[in-house]
Amino acid sequence: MVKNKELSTDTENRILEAARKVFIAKGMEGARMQEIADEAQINKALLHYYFRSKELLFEKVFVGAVQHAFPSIAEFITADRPFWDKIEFFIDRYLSLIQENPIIPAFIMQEMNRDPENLVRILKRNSINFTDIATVIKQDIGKEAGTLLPISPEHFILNLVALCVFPFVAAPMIKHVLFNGDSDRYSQMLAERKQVIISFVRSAMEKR
Amino acid sequence: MVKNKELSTDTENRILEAARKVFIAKGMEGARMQEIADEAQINKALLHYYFRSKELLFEKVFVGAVQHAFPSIAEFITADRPFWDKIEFFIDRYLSLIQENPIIPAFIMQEMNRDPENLVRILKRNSINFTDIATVIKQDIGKEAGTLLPISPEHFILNLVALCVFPFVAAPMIKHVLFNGDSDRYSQMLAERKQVIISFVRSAMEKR
DNA sequence: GTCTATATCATGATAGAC
DNA sequence: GTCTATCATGATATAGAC
Repeated sequence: MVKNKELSTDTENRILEAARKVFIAKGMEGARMQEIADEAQINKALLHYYFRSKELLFEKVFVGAVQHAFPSIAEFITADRPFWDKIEFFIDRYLSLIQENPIIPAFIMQEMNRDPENLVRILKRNSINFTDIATVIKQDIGKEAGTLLPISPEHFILNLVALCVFPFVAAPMIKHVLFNGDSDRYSQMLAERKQVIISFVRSAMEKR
Repeated sequence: MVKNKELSTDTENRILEAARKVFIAKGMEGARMQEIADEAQINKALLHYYFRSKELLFEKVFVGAVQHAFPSIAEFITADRPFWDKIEFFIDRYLSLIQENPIIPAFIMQEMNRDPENLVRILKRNSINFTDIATVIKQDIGKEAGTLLPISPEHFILNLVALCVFPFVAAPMIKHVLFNGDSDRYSQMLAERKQVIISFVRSAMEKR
């Protein structure tokens, strides 16, 4: 029997928030259970009481991050609008989304490369699948073939996502190489990014 | 006095090669000194004899990886050729380079995000600086302003590198999402990538 | 230079009292 | 449910013989 349900779910949430914070900042290997416990203001042992192991706790956080990174995609594919409207909508929503949590892409990328099999396992176990999305975009591109320069749907999707995501996952290098460590100029660049990508992609794809 | 110089430099190189292999595969935190020693077919203690600590050994490997990731850039900027020749040359050389060591970008990205201050420290300590390159490209773009659509040099460089690098750093996700785990189709996509990027960027930038 | 053996420390995890 | 105390393990690093 649960003694104090309200308090315990509260504790559970505090742990999850703390874990999210620490895991996203330091990754699975870098994160310490002690630090998560401190952040949640509880004892280390409680972590194992609520979540059996570090790995299980991590999975909860990781799945949350992945799901958070792709919520607007559903809207995107189901929308019944002209092709370019959908693309611009995607770029707009997707960049806004990343900007709210700029380190999540790097987090996902880090863990994805650290243990690729585990990534696939987690995605499957949690029914996270984007193949449908790719298929829909493929169909859309097929329909628009007359007005677009020839490009395979896979390359198109790749280009789109690369242009959106890369400035965030490579942030430290970009700041140093391109802006000589000036964070303000980096931020300004990010602010311009939305319009730049839209113009760039449209121009790249339009038949002349 | 060194007893056997030839043998010891040989050992040193074996260690470096082994460390490179393990560090790049598992990252700084995931790598184990034991595994590096095994891979080099020597004892753990010898690692500390040649390189004082794990951190110093890692730095050697990391700097090597960064330098390896940007060798053709010098040729690129000093080349005295038409703008588009240089761009195409860059894309061609850069993609070939990555393809020879496909996991290096992910490695650099992982460590860059794990410890950004350390990245900057290492880059500075080893005089790795690309600001000049950015400057040269900026000048080039400025000269060609008449024939190109307006875009800031920073965004242009970012787009170029993003399109080249992203398919490699996000490889596991791409394989799963876009190709449903089919490695052959992923490889085929990479093979087409060079031409796709060249066409895409040219089309995006050309004034009509 | 290279090895074996060991020190030292930090971590994830558990036992058991309350 | 929550805590303190402790275990078990595995890691980096060092001492010291050869």
